[in-house]
Amino acid sequence: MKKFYITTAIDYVNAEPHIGHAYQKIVADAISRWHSLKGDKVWFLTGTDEHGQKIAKSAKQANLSEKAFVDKMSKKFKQAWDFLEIRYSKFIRTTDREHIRFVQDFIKKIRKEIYKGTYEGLYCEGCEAFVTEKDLVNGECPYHRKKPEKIKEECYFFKLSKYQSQLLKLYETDFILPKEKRNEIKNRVKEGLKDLCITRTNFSWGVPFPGDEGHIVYVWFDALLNYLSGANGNWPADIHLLGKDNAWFHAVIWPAMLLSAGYELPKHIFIHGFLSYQGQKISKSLGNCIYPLELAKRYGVDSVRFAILRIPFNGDDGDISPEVIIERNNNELANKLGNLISRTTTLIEKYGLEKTPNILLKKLPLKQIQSHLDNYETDKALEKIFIFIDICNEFIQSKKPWETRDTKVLYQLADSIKAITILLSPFIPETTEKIAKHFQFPIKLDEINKPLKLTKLKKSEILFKKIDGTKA
RNA sequence: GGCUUUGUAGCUCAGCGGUAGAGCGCCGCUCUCAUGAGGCGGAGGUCGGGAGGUCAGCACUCCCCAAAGCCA
Repeated sequence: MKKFYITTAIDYVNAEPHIGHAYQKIVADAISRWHSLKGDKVWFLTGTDEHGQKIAKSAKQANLSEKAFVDKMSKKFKQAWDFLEIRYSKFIRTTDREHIRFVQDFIKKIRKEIYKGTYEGLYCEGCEAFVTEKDLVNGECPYHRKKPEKIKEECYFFKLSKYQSQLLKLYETDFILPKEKRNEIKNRVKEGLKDLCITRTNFSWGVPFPGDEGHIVYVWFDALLNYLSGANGNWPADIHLLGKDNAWFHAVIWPAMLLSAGYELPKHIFIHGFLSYQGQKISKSLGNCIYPLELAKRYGVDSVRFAILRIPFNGDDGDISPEVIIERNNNELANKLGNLISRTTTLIEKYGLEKTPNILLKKLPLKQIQSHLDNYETDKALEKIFIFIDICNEFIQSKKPWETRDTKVLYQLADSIKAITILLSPFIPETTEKIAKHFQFPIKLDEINKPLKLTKLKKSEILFKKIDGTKA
């Protein structure tokens, strides 16, 4: 059995989960479900990143202890993902005891490549990262509209610089996806790498540095290790999904850490764009967050998932809006798929069905769809599936089974609906489960090639309600 | 200033050497098994601009313009 280990970014819990967080989780979930469908042994890791100065401050503002604050926030993320049917294998928290111990053990392991020094520079709390003068606009961090702090302190450095040539070699492979992103990283690494300061001393909410407990491990160093500490024996990861703001940490620092400790490298990292909402950037600091729970409650989990998975998943930014969700829901889920099932089941209830070779199914480009899914192209896979749904609607239209009462035609439609349902199950798990139950087939990939065993069928309930866009 | 990416129908995007494609929207026709769904047909683009090589370019080369990102 092939294994497939996929991770998402773990989200920083100093604000509520917004639709941008959900974007990546939904894609990860669909990919993960696809691999399960294929029969792979899947390990899907997601979770929350809970240490650092910013969290400590947010906790203080909320008048809570750090622990109480992160417990509360982490729960919100978990609940949101549960509601969205994100079927993760493990939800990791960087405050988990096992994770903390892992981080400390990891540091001990690479201790020979860590040395004590002095750091002098600017630190942006918003980024939880050191910045240079050149990053600033009017003396402020352009992302957080804040003046970075001047810092001069003793800290521990990781010998990142040592890994330059190994990293450059790595970038010649398809480690970084999509490939358009490779040059950016490559050029930056070519310019030289500085050793990385991996501890801080001006706050205490984090993992104590083993052997010098006054130092706290840098949040990023801590957070990246979740992929290992939560791997449950599945390392190396097949794919890390991450937003473009995290590219540097995953493309440079993370593999260097792994090389240092002698671990295998992940097979790929996939850098995706941001999801905007109605053309507007979503940002905690701009206060225009769209909460996935609200969207899903309003429009339905499957409809939201579907609309998001219809967005091209590549390095570019995507956009979502109620209009897009409604359009996709009404046009594709309700009018095309829902209606096809509705008209087919009604006819079968009336006239029955008779087993026959499914010629219609030959028009389903299964190989192409599989290859799209293997390459994280959820949008293209969906497009191909929906072209086939159109073909089914054309088929029923031209064969006119309501006149001919041709039960073989009806069988082919039912059997094709089985294939469609199985292929759509990673995308819209809730509804496909209902369909499978109604038609009585198991959701497994190889069922596509097994003829549907069914002799009678009742009219199906309405699977996708239309959403009135004028009220949205 | 350097590097990368993007610019194709109203919108979202596909095509990437042989004289423009899809979905949605819009207009018309049609059916009734079906969620006023479906089916058929139509209007709509000098493929950001210019130049160059090619028998032939939206696709290749160069320059310019615009947008996004990375770096200095």
